[in-house]
Amino acid sequence: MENTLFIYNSLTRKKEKFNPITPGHVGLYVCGPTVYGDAHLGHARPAITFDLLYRYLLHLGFKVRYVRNITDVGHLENDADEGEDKILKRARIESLEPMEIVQYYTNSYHHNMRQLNTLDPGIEPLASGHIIEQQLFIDRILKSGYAYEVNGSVYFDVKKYDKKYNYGKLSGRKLDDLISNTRDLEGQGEKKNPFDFALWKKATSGHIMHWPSKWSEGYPGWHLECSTMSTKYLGEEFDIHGGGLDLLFPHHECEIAQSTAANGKGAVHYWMHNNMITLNGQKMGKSLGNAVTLNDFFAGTHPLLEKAYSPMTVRFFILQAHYRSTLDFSNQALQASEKGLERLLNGVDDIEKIRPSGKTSIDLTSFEKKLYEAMNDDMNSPVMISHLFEGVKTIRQIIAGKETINQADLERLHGLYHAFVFDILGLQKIEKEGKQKDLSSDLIDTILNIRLKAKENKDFSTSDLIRDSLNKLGIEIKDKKDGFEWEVK
RNA sequence: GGUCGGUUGGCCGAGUGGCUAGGCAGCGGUCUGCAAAACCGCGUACGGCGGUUCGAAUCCGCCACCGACCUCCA
Repeated sequence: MENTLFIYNSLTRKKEKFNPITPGHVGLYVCGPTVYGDAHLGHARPAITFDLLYRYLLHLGFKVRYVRNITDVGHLENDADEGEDKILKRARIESLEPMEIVQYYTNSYHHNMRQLNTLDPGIEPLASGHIIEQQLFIDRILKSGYAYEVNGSVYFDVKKYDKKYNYGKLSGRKLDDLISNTRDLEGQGEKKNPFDFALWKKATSGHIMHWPSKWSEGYPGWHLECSTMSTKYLGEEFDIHGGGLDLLFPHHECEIAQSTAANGKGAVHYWMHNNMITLNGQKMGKSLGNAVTLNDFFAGTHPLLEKAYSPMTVRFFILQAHYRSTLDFSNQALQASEKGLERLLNGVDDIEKIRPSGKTSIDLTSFEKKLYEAMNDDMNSPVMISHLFEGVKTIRQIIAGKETINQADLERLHGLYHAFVFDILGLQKIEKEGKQKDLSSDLIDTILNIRLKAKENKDFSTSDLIRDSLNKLGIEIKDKKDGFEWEVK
């Protein structure tokens, strides 16, 4: 199939036809989590959004190098020279080594992401594992003249950069506006300008996570790891960079500035940003204190949750909205997704029930075209899903004999559903393992309750039949005064 | 305050100058011993006020409200 994938590029604010730098190959970089707490619903959104992209690119036949970082260097809680870093703070609260915190929450993140059936990135680099590369990157920026050293720290000279390049081209900001709007923050003394950002920061005495450098014992700046690691693994120019919309400014703006200062050009061809999950119309965020963790969702252990929601329900819920729209969380919406998902998956199962006939009365070519058109239009998963639902209706009509399909087309239909539902949307059949475990014992209880009823009615032939039948299956029944007990021998 | 975005039926959520998005819930019917499932049918929604147009929810203007970013955040 001809590739006509269009992607909305945050940089140009337009949908653009996707043309990779190297035909057939895609370099994809996505901003991963800072591992200082359990992943919440907000983390699931970019993970699933870019998993969908990854899966779709693979489906289209691209060879994709997918890189997603883990931020394990603690960054300060605010843009002041003072302040504690998040990982350090967490380590202090839990009385653990910073690296124990990092390891614990990295494992937890991986576990949650696998529950959501996201494919693992090909490379998952750690910021702490690329300190030398980050220092070399700073050297290049210093050499080009867009950074300056003060007291062992190195800062990016935004004003100087803006004179030659345009600082703010991604976020649509103008430096003049930034100057007048920058808040007064403590400890900005070292910087030439308040909007300058750190490339290397000298560690204060209480700061445990630090590394030697020619400037000072310190640690890399907040935005540097992504520029450095994307360059290392994907090159000075690569195709797609993704992340949450909240990272657009300043994080991604600074990445562009760093790359441009170091290499004379912005590294990224297509910037993609997923929108936020909202709760009662407000962004769900760790710092806002309204984030519901994924573990809470899967276990149903949060006051806001009426029940537990399976990872697939959460995944489907997210895929039913377009990634650039905000998505409002509510129990009602989750439950609608849960039922919708069941309906869709039942529909896929029902394909097996179809008996082919000699002729095909439905338009499979048009169906297939609609699916690809929706995905090619900036990954419009909700529209694609709506077509799949329409298709389920058609499947039922074939089973009911109102439409017909021949053997070859049945295989095609089967193939389309498997490709789009399982390979591209990444949905899985709902695991009923937990239910099944309890099912057999519940079944025996049910049968024995029927036997009790029969005994009450003095229908002893039925009650004996039940007892003898169960005995044959190795189940011993012990009648009690007020009921029964049973045991598997 | 600056920049950007949004406001769609009971809920969620697409879309877009004229042609049924879809899901969930609801209502009526078929089926059924009852129920469930399945199937058929139903709602005529696009924040307000103007304007452009043969025709606007869709384009333009104004207003209202909500949100995001401007500080770490997915």
